[in-house]
Amino acid sequence: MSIPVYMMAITTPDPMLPRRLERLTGNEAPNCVPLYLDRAKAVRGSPEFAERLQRVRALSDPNRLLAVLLLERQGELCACEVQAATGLSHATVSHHMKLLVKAGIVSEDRRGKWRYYRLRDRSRLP
Amino acid sequence: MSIPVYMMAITTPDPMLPRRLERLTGNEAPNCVPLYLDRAKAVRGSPEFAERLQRVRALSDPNRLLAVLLLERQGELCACEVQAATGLSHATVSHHMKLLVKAGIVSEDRRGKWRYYRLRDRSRLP
DNA sequence: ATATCATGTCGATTCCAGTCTACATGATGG
DNA sequence: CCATCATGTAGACTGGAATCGACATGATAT
Repeated sequence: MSIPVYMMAITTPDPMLPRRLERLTGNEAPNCVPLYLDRAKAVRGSPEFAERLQRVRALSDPNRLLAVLLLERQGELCACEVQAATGLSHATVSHHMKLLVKAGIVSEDRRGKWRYYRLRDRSRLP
Repeated sequence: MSIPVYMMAITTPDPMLPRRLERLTGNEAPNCVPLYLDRAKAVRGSPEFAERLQRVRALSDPNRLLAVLLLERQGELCACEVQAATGLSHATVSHHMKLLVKAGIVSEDRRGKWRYYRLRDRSRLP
């Protein structure tokens, strides 16, 4: 039940995987794993991947999603209004809004002592 | 610098927030915080909120997003192919695919020993 | 100028999600 | 029916994210 050396050229955490892929696809074991890895690398390395990941990650927190949906309904909110809606501390609200701005989901407008936030593109919300 | 009792009816972590909102909106302090909390509650409590949150959370992991984007390109992948692409253990792949299925992003098809996955609605990807 | 106000930043804490190993399950083939 | 295979499940570990209190910053008004 040992693995032939030629199959171990590409290191994977699961030494049985090349055999499974070989049985599934019919390709020779040493070839199939790199094939999938290369395709994955192309996707992972693309700038769109990083961008999309940053967007969905910014929306993946309940309080940030709430803020975004409220902005969708109300158009504009200042930081303290987001704080009132979420019930969080102002420090945490500041943290969340910074992430949303960085991800390009929300724009920031400083007027006087207040900071107002708006959705950048409400059509792109998932 | 003490807070009037009538302002403390609704508990917020930040005792200064009602005053800030009063100055911002002109409404009386005791009224404005509940206003925002009620709007937030309506959004938070809606079934769409839970659904959207589940979707974005399912997509917010780099390996799951990779799997989804590969499915978008290739149409169909079996579990071990996802494992080859991500470089994860098969246990972790199983965990990720279960989340994607639960969130309604991916469909599962059992054929023989293998489980094949497809995108449910590729137009809804953010 | 100085006090007050709204918000940003830092450090520490807590908690959850991703990950693996080891074992279990369900299907297939001899 | 038993061995093998692909995958699911349980438990433990760990890194990172969310959160808050405390202090810092920039704007406003007195």
